[in-house]
Amino acid sequence: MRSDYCGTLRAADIGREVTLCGWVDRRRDHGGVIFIDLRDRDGIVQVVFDPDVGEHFERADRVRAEYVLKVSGRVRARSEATVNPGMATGEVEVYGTQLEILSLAEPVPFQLDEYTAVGEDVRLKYRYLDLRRNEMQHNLRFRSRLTTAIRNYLDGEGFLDIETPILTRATPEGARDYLVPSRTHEGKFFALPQSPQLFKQLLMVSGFDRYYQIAKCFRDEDLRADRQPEFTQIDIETSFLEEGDIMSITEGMVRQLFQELKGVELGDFPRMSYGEAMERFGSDKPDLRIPLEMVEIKDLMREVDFKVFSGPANDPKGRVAALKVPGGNHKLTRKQIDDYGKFVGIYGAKGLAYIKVNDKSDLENGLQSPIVKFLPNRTRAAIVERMAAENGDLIFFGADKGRIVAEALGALRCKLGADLNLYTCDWAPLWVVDFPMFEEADDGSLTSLHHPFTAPSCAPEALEQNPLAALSRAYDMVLNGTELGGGSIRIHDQVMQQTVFRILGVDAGEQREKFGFLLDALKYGAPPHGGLAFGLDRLVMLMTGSDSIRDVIAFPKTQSAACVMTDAPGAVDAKQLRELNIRLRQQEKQIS
RNA sequence: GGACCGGUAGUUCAGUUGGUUAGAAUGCCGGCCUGUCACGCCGGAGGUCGCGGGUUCGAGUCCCGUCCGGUCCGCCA
Repeated sequence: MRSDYCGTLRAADIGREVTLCGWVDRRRDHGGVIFIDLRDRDGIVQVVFDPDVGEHFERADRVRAEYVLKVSGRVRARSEATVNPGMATGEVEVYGTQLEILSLAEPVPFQLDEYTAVGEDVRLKYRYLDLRRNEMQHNLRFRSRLTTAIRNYLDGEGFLDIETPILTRATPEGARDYLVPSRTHEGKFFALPQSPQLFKQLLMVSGFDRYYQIAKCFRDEDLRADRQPEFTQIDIETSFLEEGDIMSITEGMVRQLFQELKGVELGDFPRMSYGEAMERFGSDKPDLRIPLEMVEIKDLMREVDFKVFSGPANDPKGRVAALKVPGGNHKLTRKQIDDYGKFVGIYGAKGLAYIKVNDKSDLENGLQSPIVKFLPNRTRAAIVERMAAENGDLIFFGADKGRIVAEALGALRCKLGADLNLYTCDWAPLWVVDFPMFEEADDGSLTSLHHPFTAPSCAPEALEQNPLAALSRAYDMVLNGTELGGGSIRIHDQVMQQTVFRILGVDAGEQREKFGFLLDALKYGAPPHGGLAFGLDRLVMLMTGSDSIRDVIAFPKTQSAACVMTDAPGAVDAKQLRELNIRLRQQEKQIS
């Protein structure tokens, strides 16, 4: 007798005695003969009971969907008597001789079949039932195979899996921290790590020159479809390797994961500078599946008598760009174009000018547009030429601050790609490189584009002289318009690190208080090092074709960062708070 | 912090211009049938229309507030 707990039955098993445990998939009660589908790793095993086995029928007749059963019997082929050409489930069926109900089930609060789209709040409240559904079973099983493949690959490359603390200290920059009060240090707090960044750098100082960890990270910021307050990073750091080496190792990993788990050959990832990505696609994580590109037309608009265009065209920080939709003339209705106007408004664009190219040979009347009347014929001709426009094309325009044009037209490009299904391939990976070190905030202060431990590609003196011109040694891996991972060569020199802090406005006192341990470590022979961190959840989301990161996480939070199943976060006892020396606002009021 | 979409039976949804007893499918309960596989047939139960207020002779429907879920902007070094 063989026992298969939720095992998979194959034609080779025919004739064997088996015991199977699993859930009843759907209720079937057919009187003298019953049919029970047991949930199976790869589908459903059908169990047929002979009407003579009265005992089984008596009991099984009351079996409800989602009961847990143990069934013994002989695997048999579909005989003449059992053949049903339309039989959808198992390749083989089990002729059951014994049936035991291991666990009863009340009617479940929602249907677990694949025919009903159930609201996410209900699914999350009964997540343990939701996870029984095939889609979620598949996603989490895929995720497990993926992490195993990742570990195997990195282990094969000589990486060590080292754990870093979950209780650590707050960092001044970056995202909002999740804080944990300390009982033993009154008034002080741990922070949950936003990433193991500094610990992995310290491990490089320690001589573990190839580290990885599949690490939980925590950021108390607002959620999105691809952002959870706790998420998982594939965290990697190496010593003595340069950008190209690290990119090569990690690109090899992703390529192998796609080969092994999806049978997809990604090929060599192209590399593109940040500047080129922003110029051509208006994004630092361009979706290269979409063939549309932004075209710069600033120079054509300096002289026109149309302030919407000439203003940004003559502003050093302004930008005027166009996006051509081939054949868009008849693919898009007036209403859709209006909706796109509203859409770019989300990104701060004040409007969305467009030209329909009806007849490019007739510059007077062949261009249909609310704005064309502001453009002299030579400008019209220049636009048609630069855009390589053909009759039937639709051209969108963006004119504003450079950042707004990039974001608006960049987002429009992705939306057009999705709405018109313009994708030219299934997978489009690339590396984005040559990021600026810093960006300027509205108040004129500088912030790191990557993080403050990223090495610049210049010396400290040059960095200090013109920080905004400096490039960093950072690199992002992008897949289908999603940032899969980002990394950099780090600063391993104390002077450089202090220079970067100074440029960021972190004074010596704060440097010492927050990052003293890092600055100290850099004093004692820190090797050149760098690494990368992947968003595991996003990778699984993309590879499983899921719309949301929540569908690849067993127990995710809702958009308000709560858990509707456990009702977390929840209130705690006054005693617990007293031990932590915490007073709630309500209690403070009572006291004062 | 902001914009938008949604909340009606256990579940997924419909519900017209504000108008009599709020419907369908599925699930559930009872009965029949039994080689079915989203089984079939007959019958039944099942509703604080998210919550609070307002307008009205009358509100699921209109208005205000609020809570919850979702998408996005800001935010996410």
